[in-house]
Amino acid sequence: MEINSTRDLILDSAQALAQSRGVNAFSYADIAVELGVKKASIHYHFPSKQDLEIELLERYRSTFMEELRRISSSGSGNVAKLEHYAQMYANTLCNDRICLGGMMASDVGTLPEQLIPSLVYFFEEQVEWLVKVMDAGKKAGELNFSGTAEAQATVFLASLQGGLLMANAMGNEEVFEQLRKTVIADLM
Amino acid sequence: MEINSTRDLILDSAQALAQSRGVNAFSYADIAVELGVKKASIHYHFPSKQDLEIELLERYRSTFMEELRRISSSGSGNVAKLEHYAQMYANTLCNDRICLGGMMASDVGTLPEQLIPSLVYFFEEQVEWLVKVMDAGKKAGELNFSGTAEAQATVFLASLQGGLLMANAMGNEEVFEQLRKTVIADLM
DNA sequence: TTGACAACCTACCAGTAGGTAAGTAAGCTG
DNA sequence: CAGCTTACTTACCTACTGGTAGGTTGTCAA
Repeated sequence: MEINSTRDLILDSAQALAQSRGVNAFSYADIAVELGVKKASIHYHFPSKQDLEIELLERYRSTFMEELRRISSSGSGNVAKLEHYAQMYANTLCNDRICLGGMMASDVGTLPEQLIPSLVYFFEEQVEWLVKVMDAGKKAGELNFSGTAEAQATVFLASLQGGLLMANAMGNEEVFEQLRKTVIADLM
Repeated sequence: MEINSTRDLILDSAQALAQSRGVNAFSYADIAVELGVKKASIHYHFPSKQDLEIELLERYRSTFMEELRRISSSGSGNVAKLEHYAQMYANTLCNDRICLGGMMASDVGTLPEQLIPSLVYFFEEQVEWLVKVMDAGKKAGELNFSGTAEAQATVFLASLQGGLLMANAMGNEEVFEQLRKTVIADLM
């Protein structure tokens, strides 16, 4: 189990393609060319594209949650935690990528059924994490918002997802930077 | 030039497919089967798929703006205008569709270059319209927000786009309903 | 040393993608 | 009614899709 096993390299390549072009706009051949292996090798690791898609999301989801746990236990303030969270989204933009969750959400009509619960869970986990931070922030007097934390968390997440989409389409990262600042300022 | 010309029917069918499955997940064959014509007939009206995609967005954009002008001249209050605007997005959900602009934004990496200016313009027009309503609403004392109207308009639009994506993926329209209420309440 | 297995490969397959060439039937126009 | 145009058809093409069968190579434990 080397650190850069072909299996992981396939997932890395597929993820980059999925985040930049979309799940239905890359093929096994694309990955094969990029890694310098044959298509059949990819089928060896991931018999069907559905298998690849499912594992892609699972890995993304667990990596993402790992990072969120790291933020949670960082000891920084709740505003800083939200800023860190938003920064994670911003980081995808410089590679002309958007969030894999958001991309899969847009392609949901063509994805394998077994994948959908994972996708729903992905968004639920995000909201859940944001709710905790927002509730804590409000209690600590760092944040100030009306309505429930869940409603605000959903809006916060949707803003970032939509903001990524728009900024990427417009080829203008500044759009996302402005949105990022606004959406956090609005919670204070 | 009949009202239901084949040309328009092709655009209708393509739009439905593009909004529900994505631009890269439908083919000329899909449209041909749905309309009961042959693939070559579609190539007659739209020689290449790029032609179809470009016209699809242009039609969507102009239809959308027409509706916005109707809202503008409706004489209703600025809060009601925002509610009407958000309702337009909600309406797509019951057909398992999302905004064509949002869908194309997610597929931007695979779209013809000539289409991208139109897509950028689509978002700019939306923001521009929202800015007008928000500025007017603030002046009239109906709305209350900090920061510039442009920043708030961008967040508003991004929220709706991201909200559509999430609600559609989660198969839960209630997610969007909640978001819709929250995002407007936050502006008051 | 041998057998088993992992990780690749070559060589293929059927189906579908977007696209084209050439033909036809109907309607308009001079 | 001849000639042109519009809207469609049949029949085809090449490239590529995801996927499979079976062979080769290297490693490693018994």
